[in-house]
Amino acid sequence: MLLLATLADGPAHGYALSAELRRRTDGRLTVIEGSLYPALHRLEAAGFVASEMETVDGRRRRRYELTADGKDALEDEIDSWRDLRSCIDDVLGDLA
Amino acid sequence: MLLLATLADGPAHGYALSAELRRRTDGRLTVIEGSLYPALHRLEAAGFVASEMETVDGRRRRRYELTADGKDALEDEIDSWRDLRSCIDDVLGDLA
DNA sequence: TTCGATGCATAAACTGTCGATGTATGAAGC
DNA sequence: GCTTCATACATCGACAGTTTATGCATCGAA
Repeated sequence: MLLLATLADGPAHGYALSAELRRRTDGRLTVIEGSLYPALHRLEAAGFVASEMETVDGRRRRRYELTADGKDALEDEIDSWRDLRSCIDDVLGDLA
Repeated sequence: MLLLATLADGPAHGYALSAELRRRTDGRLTVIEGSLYPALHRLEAAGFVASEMETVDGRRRRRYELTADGKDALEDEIDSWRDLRSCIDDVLGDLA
């Protein structure tokens, strides 16, 4: 969901997504490569993102773009997140 | 965290914890036995809960109680939850 | 007496993260 | 020229945790 949400602002490549996630969370959240790339591959296999290789300044990188299915999936995942968040806060009750 | 939080309201046994979690979330969250009992065992191994067997109406059940360490762990976990929740909401931004 | 609810437990399969490692390029500094 | 750091992708083994399924046992109700 976090990757899809970040891609919702426009296409990006893996390393940039990682940096953007770290930026948006003030460094509190880091998605390391061992999680990042497998996750992107899963998203692509599911048809939620599309990618193509490009070369910029001699460096090869894979540019990912959100698909229409990906937008739908993102909305579903955000709904799920809201539900989970409220479930957990409900359980915590006063403690929250 | 959810188990510890539920136990914060007083001792309970596994099945009752499961029912209480379902109740507090209006049935939106169900912790099935295959997750519940291993989790309780992990909490006990960590010293966050203490248990003893008891027999009520001929049925044996294991009564769990939050320990002092468990209370501390719960506070830590709630802090972590708040941080994670805000991280995710920060990433979602307008989408949230 | 059969069925559903209560109650605990564990094993196998599956999923996903983390840590480590490998490859390769460009830029900056010495 | 050489080293070092940042960029950039990729994959593997180890590890942790959930799910699915199963087993056992008791009680109350139909």
